[in-house]
Amino acid sequence: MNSEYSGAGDPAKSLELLWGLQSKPTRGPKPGLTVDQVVAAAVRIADVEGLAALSMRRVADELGVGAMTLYRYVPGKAELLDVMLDSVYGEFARRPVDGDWRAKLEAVALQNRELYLRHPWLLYVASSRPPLGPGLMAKYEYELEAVEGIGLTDVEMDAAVALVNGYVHGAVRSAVDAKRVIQSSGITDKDWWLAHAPLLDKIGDAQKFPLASRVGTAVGEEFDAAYDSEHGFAFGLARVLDGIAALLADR
Amino acid sequence: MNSEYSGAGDPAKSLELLWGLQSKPTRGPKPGLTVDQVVAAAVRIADVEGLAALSMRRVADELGVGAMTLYRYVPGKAELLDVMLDSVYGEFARRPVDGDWRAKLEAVALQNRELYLRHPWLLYVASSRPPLGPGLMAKYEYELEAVEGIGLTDVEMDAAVALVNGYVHGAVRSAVDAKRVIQSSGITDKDWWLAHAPLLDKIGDAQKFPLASRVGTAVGEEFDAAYDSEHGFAFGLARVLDGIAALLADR
DNA sequence: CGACTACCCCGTACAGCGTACCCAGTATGG
DNA sequence: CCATACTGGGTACGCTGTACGGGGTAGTCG
Repeated sequence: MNSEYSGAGDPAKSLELLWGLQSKPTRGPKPGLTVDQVVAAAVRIADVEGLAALSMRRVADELGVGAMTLYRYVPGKAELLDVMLDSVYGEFARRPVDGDWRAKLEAVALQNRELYLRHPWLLYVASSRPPLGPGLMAKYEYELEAVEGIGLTDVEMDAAVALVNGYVHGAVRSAVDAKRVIQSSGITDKDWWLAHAPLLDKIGDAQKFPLASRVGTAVGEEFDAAYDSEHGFAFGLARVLDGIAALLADR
Repeated sequence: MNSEYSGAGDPAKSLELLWGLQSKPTRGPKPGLTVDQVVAAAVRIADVEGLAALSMRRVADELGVGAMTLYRYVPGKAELLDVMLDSVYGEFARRPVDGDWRAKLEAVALQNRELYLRHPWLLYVASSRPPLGPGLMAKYEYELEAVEGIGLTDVEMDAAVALVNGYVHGAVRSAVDAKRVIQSSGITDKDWWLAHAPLLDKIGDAQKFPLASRVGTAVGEEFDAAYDSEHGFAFGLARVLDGIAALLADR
């Protein structure tokens, strides 16, 4: 339930790691590990046990080495996170899409969603000025292709992609958070709402906040039904894409 | 640069705190503090020194008491965060707006932005299933008023408000992160880009990722210019509102 | 009025974190 | 052959949230 920084490390060091620019040593014992092994172990832990469980000691245990050994491969935890980020960005599908910009942006959104669902910890790390590694660059390139040549300026292209990505981030995060709270507490949204309804009633909730009560109840019931969250996701995405379409129509 | 959980505490205890339902003791010495004082001190620290500096010991120091004393007023840090959240939600302006739904939603967006800028740590705490305190309820009620009676279902009303709030959250977070990175590192976006350009060139960046290079450069230059970020914020918000307008036009 | 007891404050302690520092062991270049 | 550059990792420091328990205080009851 915790979150972390990114870009907190020394960016130059992160870049060196990302592009594999470490000068290879010739003297001394051969390293028993590689940066990739360290990053892969860290990603595995974050995937399975969550960001909160990701500690240097935990990663070291996973690899069967002492905690301090990791610092031979990575300058610190911040840089490790940077490299983890770029590593999973590299998994981004980049499926080719036949169709107009809208179909392509939809594909971008869905593939971002897949990525977040496969690595939920990404939701709690993403930050501005991310590490410009090969994974992120390839992803960004693919995303920009969706809106290239449709009449947007360069800055607008970036803004459009950021808008879609921002929406996906927020939507998936809400969904993942909700599921996580249910799993960790064993209390569904409906139970939770029902449990606190009397308390909120006593306070005079429905009188003071009629809209909030009405809409809140409706949303609670909807979500608790066998309603697939696919629908809610698509609704928001359609609004975002409609907004971009409106901009294009004005030109 | 760090982030935290919310809703991690016992929700029932948080609710009691939020609505001031603690049974008042009659016996024993009078408490030297109040929950409000504790929360206010915590908010002050988070505002000035950031979330990372917010520790129980730090709050206790601020109030001139021992660290464990806080646990007389608040069950733990998680619940303290819940109450801090609701406390600042209570500051939400709720300015009355004459005009259509669009003007009202714009006001919602701007006031949310103000709130985030006044309490940037909010950006790193917000989560699903937030504490249903008086502050949040009033804010939610105000936000829903913007889209009441314009032909949306209850669930769509919630989705529309969430869409706008999600956009603001993402946009402000990006801006705040960017500013923070510049302040903490003393490196502007342009400097950073320029410093790494040779490295990226050497890798064959521009050849492999032509769009990313072109657009990235354009965005970097734009942001570094005396370009006010107001413009970028308004652009994205306009797209979101256009998206909602398109939905209404279909009805 | 004394005794009881609920309540306040908080010192100590523990497990966990990131990581600075340092030393032992090893393989290679000169 | 040996100086040197490197790897592995033990120990330790300062930080975190908070469980536990003890000492002092004030209101209530026999």
